[in-house]
Amino acid sequence: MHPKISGYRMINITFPDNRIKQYESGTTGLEIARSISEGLARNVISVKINDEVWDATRPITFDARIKLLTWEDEEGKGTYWHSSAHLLAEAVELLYPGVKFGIGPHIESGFYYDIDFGDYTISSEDLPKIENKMLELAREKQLFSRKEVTKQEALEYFSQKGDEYKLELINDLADGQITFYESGKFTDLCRGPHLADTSQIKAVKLLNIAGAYWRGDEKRKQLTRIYGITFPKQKELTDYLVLLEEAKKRDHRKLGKDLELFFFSQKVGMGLPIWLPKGTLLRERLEMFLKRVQKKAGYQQVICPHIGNVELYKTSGHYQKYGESSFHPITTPVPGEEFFLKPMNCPHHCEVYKSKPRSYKDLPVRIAEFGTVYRYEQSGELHGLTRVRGFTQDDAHIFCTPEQVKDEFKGVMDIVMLIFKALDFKEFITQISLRDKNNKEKYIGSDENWDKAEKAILEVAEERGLKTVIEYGEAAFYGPKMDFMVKDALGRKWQLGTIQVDYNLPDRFELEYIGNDNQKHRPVMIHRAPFGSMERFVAVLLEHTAGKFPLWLTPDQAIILPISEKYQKYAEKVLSLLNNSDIRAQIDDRNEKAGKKIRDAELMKIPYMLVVGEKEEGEGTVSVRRQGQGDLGPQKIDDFIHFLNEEVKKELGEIL
RNA sequence: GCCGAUGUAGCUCAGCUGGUAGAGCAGCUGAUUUGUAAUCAGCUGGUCGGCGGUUCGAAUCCGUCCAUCGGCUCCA
Repeated sequence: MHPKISGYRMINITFPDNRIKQYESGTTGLEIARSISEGLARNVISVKINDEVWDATRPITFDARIKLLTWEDEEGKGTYWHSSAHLLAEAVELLYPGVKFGIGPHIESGFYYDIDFGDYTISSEDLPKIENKMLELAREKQLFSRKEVTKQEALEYFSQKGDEYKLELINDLADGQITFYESGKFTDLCRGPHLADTSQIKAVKLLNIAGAYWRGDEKRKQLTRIYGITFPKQKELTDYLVLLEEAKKRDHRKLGKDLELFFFSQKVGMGLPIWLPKGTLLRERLEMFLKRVQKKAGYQQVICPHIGNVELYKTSGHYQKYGESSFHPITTPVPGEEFFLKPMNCPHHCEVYKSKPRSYKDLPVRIAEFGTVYRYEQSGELHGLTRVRGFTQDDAHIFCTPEQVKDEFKGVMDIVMLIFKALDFKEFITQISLRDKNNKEKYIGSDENWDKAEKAILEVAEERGLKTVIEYGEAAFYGPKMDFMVKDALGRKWQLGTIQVDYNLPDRFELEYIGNDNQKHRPVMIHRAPFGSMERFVAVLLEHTAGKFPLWLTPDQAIILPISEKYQKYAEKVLSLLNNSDIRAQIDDRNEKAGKKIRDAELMKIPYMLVVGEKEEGEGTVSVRRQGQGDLGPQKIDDFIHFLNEEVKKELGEIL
């Protein structure tokens, strides 16, 4: 630290451990880091001043709390990757003069930049060239320098450059809060912060190239988005790429094929999954599990047809909103008669509710169905089992009094949590989706009802102490909702469970119950699907478990491996004993050596392999091998049955 | 739907700048009767995604359509 010179104002800097140190006004975060240690100064990326992230080189002129951010901090990584996006832009501008730039933010892993390449055509083959340029520029140790500019200056700069995207962004900003960042020959409109210089960027990988609409609006021009990631060490990049490869091995589309769970047929149609025998076994067990839970919770199962008359959807309001962009209606020999493949189960369930008069004493009425629905998703949207055109919702609709809404909502949340626990989903995001308050015409139903519904959800989340993310404008058109999202192997977020409060459909269907005042009242409806859909749930479950399902769920719990044909009879005896005890097993009776059978069973991820040969037949035992763990030694058949049933109980014991 | 890439046997993949298709696994047949992650041999199997075009000649070049993959947009 500089010696104190009279006339310099001192400022108090508070560190995360609440220690306070004095520095001269105008000291930078980097200098503060250096005052602690040279090593820290080398690693500091940016600094958090109070609640704002700053450049490490920006002078601090007031008392503040400080946190020095490094690669270990999420915000530090953010700064690092955002600076990398600038480096990408600079490289691109040098290689392709005259290109125009959209935005270039950091993301969870890495960064991207949206670029209008004009007349250049760019493909993934061009990426290595850009990577090399980036590395070359990084080594030049270019300083990132921050400059405050007036709106006028900003507009002039980008008018001259001819970048209409930046001009549009600047026009949305207020004068007095516009900053430019300059690195090398590249100047960008940017709030910052940035690295001190580019030399900290040591390893660069541009991952892929994609189209992205300017400002996310499909009516506007599509820019070219380049995704990339950078690291301070080459080793970290290598590790990251290995991790990506590993993640791909968990892809549910690959595992679904390998484990013979499901497949798609071009002849049947895109986005229409076909469940194979093993996948069906798995799915049926999931359904049985939820049916048991729901029976306990007072649900009643129903079964409805797969099509519904157009009048049903006119009543529900879905026809007006989705009629055109959906599967087209099914016509009949009767002129004017139209049916729709059902895109959701709620209208049918409203009719179930209406099938007889309801008393307040009957409520809540909980109507459940594993309902298969069909939606015409855009072709580019389809993705394995996670986004399909035909799928089965573990749907239910709860009809209750307004007073019961909160309790019912809580009851549903308990079921979701139970499922997540049974299947070991520890990391999930709970999102509350509310209305976009500035764009209310997107939604149907009264303001008053919306406010009531939104309030109920927020209160329940609060009472349950659930950590939530609130998203405005993400609500369904008929009501607010709470969704549970889980990430797949590659970090993409998928919505699984959903709970939606709906004050609108009961109105449209004129649903009623007789209250204790002998008057007619309108029930409230709660839509809910704890799995979301069987397809998506199984997809995410596959990626979480890498195909090693819990014992209670897995299609085959055991496989019997006779050493040779001589022991076929004995194998069959073992199988029938297992089957009698409700253990799902099969025999590998191929003319193969034991090693081969074991290898194949390991690859099919069957939890228990039971080797039987001369010794086992003589002693009435099986030699047990656990998938992924190896030989556990011989056990009496009855002991193994008992052991396996106990294992299943351990998994489900507390839950059921 | 949009941008970009890909499409060879059931699966995983090879096939240089155009000369008429190949491996491993799987399957079938036979031999072997096997002890904790691949027994050996033989055989079958492909209008090289579909359709057009250029060419003496196309898996290879061009166009178009379809499907898949990575994103964008969308997701009742």
